[in-house]
Amino acid sequence: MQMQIQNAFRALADPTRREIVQILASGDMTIAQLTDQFDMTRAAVKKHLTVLSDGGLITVEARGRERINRLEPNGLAPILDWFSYFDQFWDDRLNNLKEAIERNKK
Amino acid sequence: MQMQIQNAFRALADPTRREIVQILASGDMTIAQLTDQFDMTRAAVKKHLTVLSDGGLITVEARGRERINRLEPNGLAPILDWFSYFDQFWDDRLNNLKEAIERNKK
DNA sequence: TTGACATGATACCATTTGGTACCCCATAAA
DNA sequence: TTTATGGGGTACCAAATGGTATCATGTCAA
Repeated sequence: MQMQIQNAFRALADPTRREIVQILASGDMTIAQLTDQFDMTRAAVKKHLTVLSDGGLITVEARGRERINRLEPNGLAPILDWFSYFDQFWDDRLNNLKEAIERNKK
Repeated sequence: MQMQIQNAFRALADPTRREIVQILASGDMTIAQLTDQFDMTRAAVKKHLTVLSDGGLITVEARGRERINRLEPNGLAPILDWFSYFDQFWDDRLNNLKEAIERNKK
């Protein structure tokens, strides 16, 4: 639904949450592990994780007494879909990104 | 600087501002014209435009007593650059989008 | 069982945010 | 010169936001 787009954009609007996303890109982490990376309480990190989850950007897997936070690959889809509305404005850049990725694959 | 990314993401976090961006994609508009498209005061629209300008997503050109608001094509660049960090997660997505664009070009 | 650890949940607080109302200035039009 | 229109700027307000502190719960280990 449309709310998903709003939640996704809102989730990425905060610098701490964007950093969490970047950290999780390099590997799954528990809440405690993530908290070690920031200068704030576990409760604050947990709130950010809830917002990220609402935005569909991460998934959480219960594992014993731990909660494994994992980046959701398809979470960026709604945002990219929204951007696709502006093809005529960022075609060139999109093509450049695509080419860079192609080079990386070789 | 890094602040530009934050301002850009923040600008897109609000649904009204995303709608303004979409409207401006179809043509430049004055503040009064934009206000006609929404159920809010001119002052509120003006605030949104200021945020969009801070985010580098639009430019404003003074023209007589009017202010022409124009979508800035390169404004999305910082956001796309940030996304490029997650190549491994949205490679497929990007490919699909690229293919769709290729089809449209034919 | 007992204790330590990982998390959940809530109350509370300061700041930011989205919005209105209001007044002022510049400019176009009569 | 009036008069109307487009916009800037500020004060103010309610709600959302980001954070802490605190307490409760479940689970692993000795």
